[in-house]
Amino acid sequence: MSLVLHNTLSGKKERFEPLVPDRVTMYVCGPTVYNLAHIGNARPAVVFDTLFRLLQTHYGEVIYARNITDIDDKIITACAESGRDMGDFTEEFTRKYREDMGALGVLAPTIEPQATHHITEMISLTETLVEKGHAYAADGHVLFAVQSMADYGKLSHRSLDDMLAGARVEVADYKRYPGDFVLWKPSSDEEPGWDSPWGRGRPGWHLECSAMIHAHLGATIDIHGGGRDLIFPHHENEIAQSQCAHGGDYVRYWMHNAYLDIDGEKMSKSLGNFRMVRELLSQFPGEVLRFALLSAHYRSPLNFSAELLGQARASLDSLYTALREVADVEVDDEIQLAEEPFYAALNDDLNTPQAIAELHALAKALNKAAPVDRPHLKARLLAGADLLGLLTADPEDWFQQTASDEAISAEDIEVAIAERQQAKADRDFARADELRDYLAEQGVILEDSRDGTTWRRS
RNA sequence: GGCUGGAUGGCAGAGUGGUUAUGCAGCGGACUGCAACUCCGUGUACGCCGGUUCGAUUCCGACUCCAGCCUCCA
Repeated sequence: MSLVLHNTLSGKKERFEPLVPDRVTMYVCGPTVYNLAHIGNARPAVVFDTLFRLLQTHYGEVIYARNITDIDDKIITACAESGRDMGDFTEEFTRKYREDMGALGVLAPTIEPQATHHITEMISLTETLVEKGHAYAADGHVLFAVQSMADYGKLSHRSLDDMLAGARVEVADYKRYPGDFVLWKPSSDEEPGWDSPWGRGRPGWHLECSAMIHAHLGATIDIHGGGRDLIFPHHENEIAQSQCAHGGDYVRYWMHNAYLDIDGEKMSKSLGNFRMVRELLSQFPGEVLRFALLSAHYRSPLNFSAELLGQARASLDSLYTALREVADVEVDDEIQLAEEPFYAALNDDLNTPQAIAELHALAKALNKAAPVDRPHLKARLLAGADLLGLLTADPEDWFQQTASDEAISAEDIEVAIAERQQAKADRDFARADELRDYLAEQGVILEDSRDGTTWRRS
């Protein structure tokens, strides 16, 4: 089955073919480590993690790089406010980012290059651009001359004239042309910096990704992903740097995820509605957050709300219920991915909502299945869920987990259930109902079956 | 102003030139000591106005509204 991906460059879905057979290179813009990750940061991580999983079913070798930007003016500012050592500061947020993404079921990328480990490559890339006449030094800065590149703007589908028409920022006087952007900038004595041919300074943001991609993945990579907002200027400028320095195509497929809103509004500082992953994880299992993020197509805006999370949890509950009923069934591993509807959905530009719908169809089939059909249906459901990074928990654990410290303990629940069993045996249904109601108040739902009573937290 | 992309049932959210998306919520029923789970049934949604067509939510055009980007924000 062939994979189709939407390419921002053409604005269309295209059949994906890697440059080198059976080997894929993918790079996604990772975090700038000056703060905790918010749920918007998590969207590209989860989306491209899902793509990573899908690519691995197609190709023998998938090299996925996601960078850590650990030198940046936002970091310098935030770190100065905290009065901490910058290395400690960025290391802490790097670690927390990895923890948070891990809780969302995001696999570790193949490579996680850090910007500060690639300063040498950034300087040499800048030198190459100066030598080739695409960049110039001015006033301690080195700037990329966008007019030196014929097709600058091809990713964002803009001409230089279009960009200048809307310019609303004052142009620094060291720029030859208003659209030129910084490759290297000077650092004051208090600011972190590295020695370079243009004096002590630090890299511009766009330069980092170009240099790290070239260092780890080569001059041309297959897929480059990130949020929509990065199309311009970040990715446009990466193209300019890399293409002018190394020639050829920089990236063959550009992919961009849409933003998410919070309760129908843009997530912004002024509204104070930033939702941190870490805070959400204290209230919801990571899988619920992941499910919510995948419940919309990655190129569509997603409205993130309490209601969405409630629906995500309820949907996951229904899938886990189906699995719990077949907990003892051995899976039959003979899966033909190519024939699976969920696989077709994912191969169509990562249509995760459709894939989730197919999971529900499998769960329903499993609920109704004759015993002889269960091993295969269970295997199919798990295979689909695995591609989405879902249904990773033991079903029984899933229903018994709780994030709250005050919640009734599993031991106490078992005691109450045992007492209720006795009451039922004595046909004292009033007492049995009393115990059911008591547990319900504690957020525990009982489910009687032939094999006894199971429970779950609501 | 320029460039993108959107507008689908109570909510979330796929998709399609004429047949059920799916999930959550709701309603009716079966099952159950009562429940829960599950199963069965149930909702004539596709922004507005034109056009093409035997037929458009689905193609074309205008309009209205919304979002993102326009120099470092996922």
